[in-house]
Amino acid sequence: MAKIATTVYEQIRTAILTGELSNSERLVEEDLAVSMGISRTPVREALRRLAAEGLVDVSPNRGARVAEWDVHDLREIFDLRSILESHACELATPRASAAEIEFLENVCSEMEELAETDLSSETRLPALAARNRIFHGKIIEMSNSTRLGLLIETLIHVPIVMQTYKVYSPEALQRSLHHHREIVNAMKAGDEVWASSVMRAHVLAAREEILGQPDPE
Amino acid sequence: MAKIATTVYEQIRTAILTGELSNSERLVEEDLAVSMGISRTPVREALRRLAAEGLVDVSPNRGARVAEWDVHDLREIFDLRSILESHACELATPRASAAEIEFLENVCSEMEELAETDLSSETRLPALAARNRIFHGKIIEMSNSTRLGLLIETLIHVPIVMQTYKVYSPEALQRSLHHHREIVNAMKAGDEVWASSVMRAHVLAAREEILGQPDPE
DNA sequence: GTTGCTCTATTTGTATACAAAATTTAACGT
DNA sequence: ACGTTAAATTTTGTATACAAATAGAGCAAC
Repeated sequence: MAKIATTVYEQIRTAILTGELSNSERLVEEDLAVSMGISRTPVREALRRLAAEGLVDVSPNRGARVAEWDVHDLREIFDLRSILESHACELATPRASAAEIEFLENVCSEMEELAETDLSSETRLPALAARNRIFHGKIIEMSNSTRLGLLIETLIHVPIVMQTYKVYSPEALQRSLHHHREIVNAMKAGDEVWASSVMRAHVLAAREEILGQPDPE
Repeated sequence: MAKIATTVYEQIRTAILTGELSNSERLVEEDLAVSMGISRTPVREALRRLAAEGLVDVSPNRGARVAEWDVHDLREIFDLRSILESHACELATPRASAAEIEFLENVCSEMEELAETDLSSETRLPALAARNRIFHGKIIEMSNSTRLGLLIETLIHVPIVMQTYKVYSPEALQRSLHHHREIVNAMKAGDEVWASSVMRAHVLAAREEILGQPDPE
């Protein structure tokens, strides 16, 4: 229970990511403070941190609102993720140890088992999403680039919001799992071009699954 | 003169970037506050903002220090910049208007003129650096991707520190200017692959010029 | 000389108080 | 009824006060 500011930050953050706080809703510092039984000071700090991550917008003297994203924003985010996560694959491949490969293979197996069972269950989807985050996070960690990890982390918040609402079609889920397997195979083969290409395709496929066809503009 | 926190933020930021605050120097909130004749509150906000941008490190209950970067960090940063700025080129090329192309060509011309004159002059180098930032910033703006711009912005801080110390060799400067011209030509030809490739080479060349040969690790 | 401990002084984290700005509400005139 | 202006309320920004945590000095033991 060390830092209140961090607790508040996490609370507001999950409230935004779960949709508990609706889009462009105003975040009044004192309201949040009294509802949590604390003072405005840590609330302010939490809001500034969330602003730095792009989850809230703050205007001078006008306070903070929950940030809102349109389809264009989400396209941008998936575009950048496809590039950065693909780069992470490229960096990770020549550094991958046997143990790390095995770890990734285990995650793949777990996800495949989960997919085989009843998908409509309420517990399966979060379990899959969690494994998915572990898989991607592990590769980013293996890339050994602190800043790359930080950049991706800031980008990843928003799609998580969607993850709650959008349910993958069975075909898309199968394709996604095959991608994971293929990525690990490519890394095992030491082929960073292959690995990074599959990762790029993997993220772009997810984009189309979630956002639909590209707008012609 | 509205927000003190913003003023403080900019002051500390430039103090770090100009090397006025040496590496890993401790930043005591009250010391900064009294030296600027204000209270700790806006100083705290400024430090947190700088922490979010990676210019200072903060530990819980232990305060903030100026962040320090080693060669490995700088390699990471140039790597990521090469990828992201190259992507900016790719996005910008099909959107480029005739007026924007002309603007970039003018910046090229100005830089070429500056390079022809006496380089040892104290005023030439900052003028070149400023034009360089305008050139790169314009392309990022033309990419029309808000988040891409934000990501690059956070990455760009640290190399600016180096820019002050490291002087380009005449050959490297010439190569850099040729790259700029080639990028504009590629964009004018509507060839985004060409444009993005040159940009990638451009940033990687700058990395080698500043950091020297890659460490074999 | 070095290591470990205790106590003090410094420094951060949070709460509260007040001033400046913005938003809302009310009043007024047309 | 409508729009404009002015007061009242709310809300943010900054300053100050106090509690909790850390760092450092001094001293003891080896």
